[in-house]
Amino acid sequence: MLDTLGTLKRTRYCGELKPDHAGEQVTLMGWVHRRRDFGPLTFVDLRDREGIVQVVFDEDKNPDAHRRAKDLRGEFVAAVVGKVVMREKEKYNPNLKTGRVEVVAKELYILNDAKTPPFEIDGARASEDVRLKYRYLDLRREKMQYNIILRHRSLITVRRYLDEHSFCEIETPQLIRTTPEGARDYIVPSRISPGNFYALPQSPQIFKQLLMVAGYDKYFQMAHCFRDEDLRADRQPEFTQIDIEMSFIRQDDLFKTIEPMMVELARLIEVKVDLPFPRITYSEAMSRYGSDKPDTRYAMEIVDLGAHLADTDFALYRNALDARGQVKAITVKGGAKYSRKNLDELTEIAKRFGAGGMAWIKVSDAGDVSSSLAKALGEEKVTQLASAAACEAGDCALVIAGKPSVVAASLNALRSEVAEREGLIDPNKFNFLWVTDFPMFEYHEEDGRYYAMHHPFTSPRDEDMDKIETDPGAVLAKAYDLVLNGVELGSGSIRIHQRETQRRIFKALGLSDEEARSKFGFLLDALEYGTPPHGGIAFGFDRLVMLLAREKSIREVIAFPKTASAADLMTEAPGSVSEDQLRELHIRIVE
RNA sequence: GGAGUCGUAGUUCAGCUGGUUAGAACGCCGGCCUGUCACGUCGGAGGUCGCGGGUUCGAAUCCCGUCGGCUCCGCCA
Repeated sequence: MLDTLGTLKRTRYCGELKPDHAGEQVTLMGWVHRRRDFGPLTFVDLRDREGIVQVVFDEDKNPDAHRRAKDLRGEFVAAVVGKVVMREKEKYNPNLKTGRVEVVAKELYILNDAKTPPFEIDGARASEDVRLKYRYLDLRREKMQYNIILRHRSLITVRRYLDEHSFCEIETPQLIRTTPEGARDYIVPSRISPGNFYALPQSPQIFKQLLMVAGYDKYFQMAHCFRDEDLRADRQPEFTQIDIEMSFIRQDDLFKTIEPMMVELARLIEVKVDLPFPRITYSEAMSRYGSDKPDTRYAMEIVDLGAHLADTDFALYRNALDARGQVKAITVKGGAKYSRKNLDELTEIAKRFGAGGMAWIKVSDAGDVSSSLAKALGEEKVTQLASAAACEAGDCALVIAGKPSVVAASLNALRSEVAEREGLIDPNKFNFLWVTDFPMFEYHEEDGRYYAMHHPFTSPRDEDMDKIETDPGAVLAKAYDLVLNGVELGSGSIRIHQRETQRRIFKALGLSDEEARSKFGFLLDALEYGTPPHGGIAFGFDRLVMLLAREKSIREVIAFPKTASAADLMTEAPGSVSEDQLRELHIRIVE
């Protein structure tokens, strides 16, 4: 028989009880975490959002409650009325936040029973598909409760900070017009307008710019965004951005506004961050780290060996260099210990990023140089390269040759792999880094045209304006990313606010005036009605919380995430719809 | 779209180059136990070896296909 809530009222959370509460009569409500039955004496760990406390049922003191407690099973929902008492010192449980007290039960109400859960809450770890299918049980786990509540605290911190700095949160539509370029849109059929579709926003980009035109000056929004692209550990089809836009500002003003907000967020997990954040240009980041989002918690910077190989006749390197390619290396401190197997594994990683192979140069503790390049280059040259790569006694240099993009990607991958293996990553470091001066355009071989690297509303740098038509590949943009520990946290730019500049950029992207007008007419119109200079940024909120929670996947900080194939294992979305629904929407399924 | 990896009891896993009745731990059910806290102890139940096909006298094991989880490449203005 189950009890009703009746007039019972919770007075405390289980997890908040401590010696201060000794002597207090409390009413607790929660889930049965564990039961330990000693016949006349039964212990029940009762759990709620704040934690666990031990409840004692003693046959001698309260036989009715004790008898009732025999029926309790894991995850039953119970209300306990009882008295908080200090435990004797030798009975403290240091593993429990509430371990110095316990509750002696006077009354027990069983508010609901529960099936045996498919996995133990906070027991041995279940696999992710089981966790996702029973997400409501998974979310009961202490770790998940911490993550979800940390997410809430982060959200509140952002909102409060931005409010205190005169930002105004404004919601923008979720049903919008599809926009060309960028990610694949999720589309929504219109019932009222047969054959037409809305798109879900990839970001509120254009709306926030229009809000600047409208004079709102400092805007933000915790914006839900949708991108129909393949998933990753740090990518979900729907996610949350901290979307920000400001008028009458330069890049510097924006950086100064954002940095203290990040400091406050880091404070949530008691991590100190120094101001101002370091800055690096895109081109420097690419040459020193091979990445536009370098992890600066460890050094292991990339060294260019090209100058030392200028006169080489080793065909592999000769061809690479002649084809405007590169030969570059990183040096692993203490890497001379790497076995053939280790080096093979690293080679596999480099190959995954397009490298043809990987060469190595080892310097033994005694100073002897050995290398996979010894035959091809000769001992003297290899020694010279080792010294160029600062490869000293006990170290190993890893060398990659090829196109710049492949060399960068491979060495970047090797760099993070080695840092992981060698334990070079200090988990308490939170290294923020601004990456600036991104190229304006990216050339796509297959389409034979330029694309905007950031988006087509990004302003070129003033000094590059005259190259838009003559040398688009050399134009740098007022675009910037915020990187944290090798993760791209946010991306933004100063926007174009003059009609003529926007026209030139569209043209450089191969959009005729007519096409531009049909796709972005309202924006072009708006630019003619007094648009202030403005710029902004958007942060991946899920990634931010993931890093604060020290998780490896954003799924761990999203209450109901999707799998790698974009499915929800709990609700079984996506699912089919009825014929009637399809008919109303003027949609027919083919094949 | 591609690559890798995993799929065996409710859960986490073991099960070798094919060979009697597919195991362990935890969980679950029942008994005993007055200070446990991952309680202990005695007993018990529990399996479409993801699914489909093939090879074989014989398949959890080998082969092919397929579905699903995870990771990565492509993709993600």
